[in-house]
Amino acid sequence: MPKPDRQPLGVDLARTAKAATRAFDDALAAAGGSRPVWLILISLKTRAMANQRELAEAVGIQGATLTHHLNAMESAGLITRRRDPANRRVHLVELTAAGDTTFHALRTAAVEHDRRLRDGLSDADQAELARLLARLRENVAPA
Amino acid sequence: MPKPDRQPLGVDLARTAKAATRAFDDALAAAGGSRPVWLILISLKTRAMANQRELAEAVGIQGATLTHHLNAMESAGLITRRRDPANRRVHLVELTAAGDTTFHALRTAAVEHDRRLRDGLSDADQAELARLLARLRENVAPA
DNA sequence: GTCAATCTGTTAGGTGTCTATCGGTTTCGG
DNA sequence: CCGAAACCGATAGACACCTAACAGATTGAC
Repeated sequence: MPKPDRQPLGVDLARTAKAATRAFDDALAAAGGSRPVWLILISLKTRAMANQRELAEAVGIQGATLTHHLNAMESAGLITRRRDPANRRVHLVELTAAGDTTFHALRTAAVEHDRRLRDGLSDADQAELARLLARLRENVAPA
Repeated sequence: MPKPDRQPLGVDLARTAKAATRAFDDALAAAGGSRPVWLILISLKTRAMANQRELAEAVGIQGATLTHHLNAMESAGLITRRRDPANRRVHLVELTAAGDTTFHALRTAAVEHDRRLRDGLSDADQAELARLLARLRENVAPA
C-alpha cells in the first residue's frame, strides 16, 4: 500500500503550536495578563537577570520587542527600571508589589494550562515528545 | 532522584515551532516568496476552493487576514478575483501564469525544507510525533 | 412580495514580532 | 589619555495576525 501522503511536518507543527499558543493566550487573558507579560514576569522571578539582553533571550524575543513590553509594563506599574550605578549602560528591571501580585495570578493559569496540555500523555510520551522537538530544533538550527 | 523539573511543554513547543517557522520563512524568502503566500498558492493549486472562507480555513488564518494577503497577491499579479455570476456574494480566486510560476519556485524550497526538518527521524519517529501533536491539539481544542 | 436574517468579503484598529538604526556609555589599543 | 570599537537599550518602520464592525447579496418566513 502506498504511504498515506501525510501533511508536511512543518505544517502540522505550526498548526499545533498555534492552537496551543492560542489556548494559553486565552487562559492568561482571562487571568488578566498576556503571554509575553507572563514570560517576562516568570523570568524576572526565577532568577535575577544581569541586563535586558539576557532577559530577552530567556523570554525568546528580540531586545527591541522586549523594550516594547517593558514600556507597557512600566506604565502599568508592574516593574520599575533604573540605571545600574556600577554600569550606566545597564537598566536594572525590578518587580513591583503589583507585578508580584500579577505573577501569582498568572502562575495559577499557567499551571492549569500545562496540566491540560499534558493530559493523557505518559511520562514516556512527554520525554519522547521533548526528544523529537529537540531534534527538530537541531535540524533547523542555522549552520 | 527528583524529576528534572523540565521546561513547560507549551514553552518547548512554541520555541520549536518558532525556530522551524523562521527557517521556513527564510527558505521561502530566498526563493522569492513568503509563508502565507506559499500556503495560499498550494491550497489553490491542490484543489479548487468554493470561496475565500474555505480557503482561509485551509490556510489556517481568519478571513480578514486572507483578504489582506489576496490584496497583495492581486497587486503582484499572482491571482485574479472575480465575482461568481451564479452567486454574486462569492469571489472566485484564480491563479495567473505568474502565480503558477511562483508556485513552482516555492515548492522546490518547501520540499527542501521539509526534507531538512525530517532529517534523522525514522518513519516510526515521524508517526509518533504526528500522534503526539494530534493529542496536544485535542487537549487544547475548545470544549 | 417584502423585509429580516444570514452569508461573503472588506475595512478599521490593535497586538506581537521583527530588522535597521540611533544615542549614550564603557573599554581598550596605541 | 584619547579616540575607535564594542556594548546596551530605545526608536522607527514594517509585517502577519487577530477581533469587531460594516456593506453588498441572497434566502426565507410571513
